[in-house]
Amino acid sequence: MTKMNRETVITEALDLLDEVGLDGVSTRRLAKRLGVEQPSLYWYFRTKRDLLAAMAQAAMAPHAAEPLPEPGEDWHTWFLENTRSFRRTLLARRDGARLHAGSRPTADLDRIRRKMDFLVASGVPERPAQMAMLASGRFTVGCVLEEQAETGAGDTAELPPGVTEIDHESAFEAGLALITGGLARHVDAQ
Amino acid sequence: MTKMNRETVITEALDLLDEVGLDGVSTRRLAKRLGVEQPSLYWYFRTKRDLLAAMAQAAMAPHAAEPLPEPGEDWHTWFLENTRSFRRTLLARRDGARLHAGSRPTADLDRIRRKMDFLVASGVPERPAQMAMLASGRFTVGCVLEEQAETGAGDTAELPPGVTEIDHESAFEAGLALITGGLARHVDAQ
DNA sequence: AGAGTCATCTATCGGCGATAGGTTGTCAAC
DNA sequence: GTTGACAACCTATCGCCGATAGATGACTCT
Repeated sequence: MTKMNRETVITEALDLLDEVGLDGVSTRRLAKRLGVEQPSLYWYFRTKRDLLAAMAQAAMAPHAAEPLPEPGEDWHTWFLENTRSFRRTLLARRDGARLHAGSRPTADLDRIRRKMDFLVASGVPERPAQMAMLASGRFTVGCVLEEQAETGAGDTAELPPGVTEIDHESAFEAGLALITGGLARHVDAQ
Repeated sequence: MTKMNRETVITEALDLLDEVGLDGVSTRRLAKRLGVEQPSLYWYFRTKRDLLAAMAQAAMAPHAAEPLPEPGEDWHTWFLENTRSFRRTLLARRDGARLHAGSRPTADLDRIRRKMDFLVASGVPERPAQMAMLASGRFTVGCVLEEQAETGAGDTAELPPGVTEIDHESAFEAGLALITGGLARHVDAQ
């Protein structure tokens, strides 16, 4: 580790996150991993919050790198796939949802604008489209937050008889289907 | 503060939460507020996590005290009102959503069962009903998490032109309408 | 009076985020 | 080739945190 820069710190921090979880990520542990003393990190980040924000943004890279929708595409399948990509990206990192939810937006507004434009061009009214994008995002964060929540020790949570266990994947898919179904109402009504 | 018990600790802890936020709630501050030394709290709670879990459960009391749906009620309006009650309860406490999301379930399974039975009796198929309950809950947590997120210092987040600011209330209502709308599809199709 | 327990205390541990200020290496200007 | 500036670290330390160990006083039961 001869060289160190903002980027390598973030990369190593994300690897540390995967190993020890969000609560385990401390500036000291990260420094040790980088072969450096703890205060040195403050050369690159003003506060730990800033570091976490940078980590959150970097963790979102896979989703941000996804291609924007093409004009001819079916908005319905695109919307589903876009939300799934968001979920996959959150799931890719340990405590990914908490990391994401705990940091300020840093939203790429231009990308969002382009996605909105695509939906509108596909016949979805502007406001419902906007609301559905917001809703699916928040629903997804809620889902992954639950999915990644630590089950403290022996916690298999006895289910009552007659309530079948629901796996996270299908719960997400079902909820997403409800939202897109609700959105389709607006577009079917022209 | 002559007497102290688990209940008064929780009550005072929730008041402290409202004053200083979740990150500001420390066992020392809480102890000072109770006129007691910090380690004394460990007589009532094995860990701070346990304390937070008890706080989360207590904070949910208003929603848990809401009457169960009556057999004749309209499922649609009940579903909306139930989700709104959940949101209101999360919003009632500072960082209510983070507190809720950060603690293990403690769900009253009997109450959930009764709500499910009501929906099924109203003509909603079991599985969509189950999924909609889950989805609306997670969507709501996601919404309130965002709504209660601290806007660090000067953070008015410049909006791009043409994108009208969306207030939290109507974003929530619109998303909820999408979910219930999607659910209604299943019931209209008998 | 003595034993036992409840509820609280004092003292202390290791770990945390953050700050102040010193040290070293590199490189350009003179 | 010395000088000075700046970048990129360092050491030392602060005040706070959650948690544990073990002592202490009050109250009750026998």
